[in-house]
Amino acid sequence: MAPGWAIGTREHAVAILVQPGVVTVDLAVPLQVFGPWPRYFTVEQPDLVNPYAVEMVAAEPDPLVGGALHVADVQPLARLAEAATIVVPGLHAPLEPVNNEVCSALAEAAARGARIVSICVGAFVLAAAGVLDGRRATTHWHWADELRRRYSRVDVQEQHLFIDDGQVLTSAGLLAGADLCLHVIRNDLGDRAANSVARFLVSPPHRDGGQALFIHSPAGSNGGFLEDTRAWLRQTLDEDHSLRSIAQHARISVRTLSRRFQLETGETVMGWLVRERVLRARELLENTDRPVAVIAQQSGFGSLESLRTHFVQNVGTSPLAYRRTFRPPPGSRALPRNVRSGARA
DNA sequence: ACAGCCACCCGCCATC
DNA sequence: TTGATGGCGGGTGGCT
Repeated sequence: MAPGWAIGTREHAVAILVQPGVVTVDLAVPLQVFGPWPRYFTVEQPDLVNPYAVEMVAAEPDPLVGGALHVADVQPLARLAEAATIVVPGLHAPLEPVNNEVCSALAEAAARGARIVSICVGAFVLAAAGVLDGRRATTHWHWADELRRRYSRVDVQEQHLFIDDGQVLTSAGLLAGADLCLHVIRNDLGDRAANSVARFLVSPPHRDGGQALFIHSPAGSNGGFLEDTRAWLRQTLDEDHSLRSIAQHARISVRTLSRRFQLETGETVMGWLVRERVLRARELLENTDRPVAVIAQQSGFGSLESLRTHFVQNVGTSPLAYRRTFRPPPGSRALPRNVRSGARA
């Protein structure tokens, strides 16, 4: 069965939860990304219709955002029950007790299968509602230890920019929320749509390295000691790579490679490589008509089976199903088929 | 679907 | 003394 948040209808209801003391950028980012798209937003796919219908939802009628902003036109909390996706921005005082009504509404939404997305310290709200119990989650690095201390049932992994745990997605500090929102669009609407939106946000479609970069590196540092090695790997994704050959390229031992790679990216070497290969396969599936077997080879997977396995793990669907969704036949409009027809993905 | 093999990951420890 | 490096080996998971 398709998950409850699958893009299945023209209108995919997104509710953004506004609470007193909400962090303005955490609120602004999802409003900009999911809200009405200016015509130039999707210049590469002019026929792509924004399937998201966004509204702000609050427990209080007129929640104050901060000293300078005041949010109007908010809907009552009960609207969360209608939302396919709920976005929870962070609050300036994340350790304050969370409104009980908000907790109950979020718990109910999670139970009925709504997709729930938190930005920055919005993870504290999800944790208070029990939504993160038994799940992997991230939050702003400054608050990660506190989240871990308060909610022992949450597997806090602050080295990541965002974590997609299926139904529940969490992002690291502030602007990492943009990375997560773009990731959601990529999953819902495909690579081209996400890249198109990213280009007009003047944001990289995919930032390399996790929050680890910002925790461990001094401000202004580059992408790390192994940046050249990662660039080389990206250029040679279709070739065979082993830890030994990569370590030789970086002129360090295998052990040091593993350690430094983890430190710089928050990922294991081969985990990173597989993710990059899946990204390449997605691009090729969307933008070419090459057979999947050829794409498997060109993205560096040893076999069709290997591509399939990793593709399903990373994207949640098979390569062929992905192509059917995001590469409509020539002559048809560029809107993903499942969005047009109302069929569940 | 299953089994054997092997590469990878990571904790531990010695060395520089 | 501290931090970075690299070797070793057990456990695990992916590939064939």
